[in-house]
Amino acid sequence: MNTSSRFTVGIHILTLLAYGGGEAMTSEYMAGSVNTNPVVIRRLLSLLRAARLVTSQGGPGGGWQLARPARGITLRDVYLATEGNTLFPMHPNAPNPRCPVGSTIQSALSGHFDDARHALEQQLGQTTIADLVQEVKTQPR
Amino acid sequence: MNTSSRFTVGIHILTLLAYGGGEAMTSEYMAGSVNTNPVVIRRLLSLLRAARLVTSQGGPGGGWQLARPARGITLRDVYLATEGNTLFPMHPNAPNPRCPVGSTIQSALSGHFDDARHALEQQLGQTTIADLVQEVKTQPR
DNA sequence: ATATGCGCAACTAGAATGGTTACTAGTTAC
DNA sequence: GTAACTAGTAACCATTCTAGTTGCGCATAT
Repeated sequence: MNTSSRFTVGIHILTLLAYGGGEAMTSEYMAGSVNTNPVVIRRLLSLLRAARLVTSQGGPGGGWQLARPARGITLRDVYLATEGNTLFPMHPNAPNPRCPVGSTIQSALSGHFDDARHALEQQLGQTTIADLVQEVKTQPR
Repeated sequence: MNTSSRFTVGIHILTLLAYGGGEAMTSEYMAGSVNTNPVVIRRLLSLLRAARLVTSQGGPGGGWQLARPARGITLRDVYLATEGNTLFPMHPNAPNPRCPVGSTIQSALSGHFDDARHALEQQLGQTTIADLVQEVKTQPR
């Protein structure tokens, strides 16, 4: 497996929060839906909070809420919050600077990589968490 | 480290082969440009060969060649050969089937993930190895 | 006060990646 | 035929990442 499941699970819990209708939801409850440990969920939620997608509140009755309406959160937002800019890692060691290709390939690639990343994010920006709530509600169990 | 550099290094060595003009090139030479071990390069080349992008030949004067003109090899081809379908891994454990969201989120996501993957590959398909050779040749050292 | 729920550090197991050595087998040149 | 060369591949190692788990501190609502 190449990348992490953070993106997928992040979408899952944001959809849960939106599906819940605005009530604060605990990490323990979400862990029950994702089928994992609450600490794993809290680690992921802290990334989403850093991206201003959710807020947290301690104490009884506390938990997590969306920071803005589900209609205003896209998969692009979730992707950037959970995966950042790790799509196309460069060489593990610097290429040979005395080789015509090695000395220039990375700068030649960076523009094309930016274009590809942009195309991906543009498409992810077309889908909102509200769309997913709708799909979940209309989908046959 | 999150993902692999196979895609980037794969583009590098295909560009090297195209830059070389058609002569057979050894994995040892390529390793010198990438600044790594020849076995690492051969492992990567075996993936590219499985995708019919290169051919190999043993013995003195042997080495590796492009299987078709650089103009006909796109970054999409290299991406699929080196990374396959690992862009959006699903949950590590199956979500809770008794939760309305958990039971449906994966099938709801698959269509959107396909769309995003397609947008990425479509953009990668716009650039050929021949384009990169041209950029490398015209770029200032 | 007490129970609740987040915050976070620490540790573990498993997998992937990249690097390295060593050996086999086939091909070319002489 | 022999020697040199190159790919093919298995085995092993160190590093890093992911996910899971335990434990404890802290804030808050009742």
